[in-house]
Amino acid sequence: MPECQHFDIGCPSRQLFDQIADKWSMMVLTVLVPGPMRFNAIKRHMEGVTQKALTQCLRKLERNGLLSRRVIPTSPVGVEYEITALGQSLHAPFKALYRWTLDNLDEVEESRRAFDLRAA
Amino acid sequence: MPECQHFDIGCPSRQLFDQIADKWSMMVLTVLVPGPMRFNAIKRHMEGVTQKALTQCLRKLERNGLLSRRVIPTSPVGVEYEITALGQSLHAPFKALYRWTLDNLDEVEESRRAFDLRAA
DNA sequence: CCGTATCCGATCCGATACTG
DNA sequence: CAGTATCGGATCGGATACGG
Repeated sequence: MPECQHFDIGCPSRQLFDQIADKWSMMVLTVLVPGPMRFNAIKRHMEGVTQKALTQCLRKLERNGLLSRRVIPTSPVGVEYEITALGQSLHAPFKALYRWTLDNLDEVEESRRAFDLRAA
Repeated sequence: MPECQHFDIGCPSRQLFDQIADKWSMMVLTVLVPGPMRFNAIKRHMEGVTQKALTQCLRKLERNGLLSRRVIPTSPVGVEYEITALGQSLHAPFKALYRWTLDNLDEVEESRRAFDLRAA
């Protein structure tokens, strides 16, 4: 990866990173890996997310092509979200990052305590 | 990774992901991989970042233990930032994500165009 | 050179209410 | 069930000014 040692404005990471690398998006994609799921089911898997936040997140992911949305014409209507191949391909990098947070949270928290102590 | 299929509030990723996975943090860490660097040098490598944003980002990274800060007692003072071992360990997952953005930006942009057309 | 302090508009975000 | 609409508070982010 020799490109972009200097991060100029046009760098792809500048246009994508913010969009894909947020907490809710990572959770949604992870939850959808085993199979399609309906709105409220997804919501139940993500403790603390509001309906608004989840809706916005799903829209963004759909727009970026990471998942697809399918309306089931029942009454009341159901909506099923399914991860796309593109979304699947993002899952591996996400898993690595998730793994990192699990492995290093303790050390990070230790650093934070030390830093806050110095500052006080 | 069988843990956390249901993302409860206490999940480590919830406490860390937002902190580490933002655009500026990724750029700073990447820039610092080859070696320590001074404030304005870092700034020059990240087109469009403001002094305030960079300062905040560096503080956060320092607090989380991903880099260290060293004051050089000259006049005027210099400050050198160096990536820590912990920061280095985060670089691999970041690189994977960065690679993904390079490989898939085109497809994402295509999806966005299609989505926006449908919406219009 | 490397910050901190302040102001201020833009934006996010949760809570709430309402609809097909 | 799965949204949309709206509102007010909190937060962000840039611009600017100033200090060690």
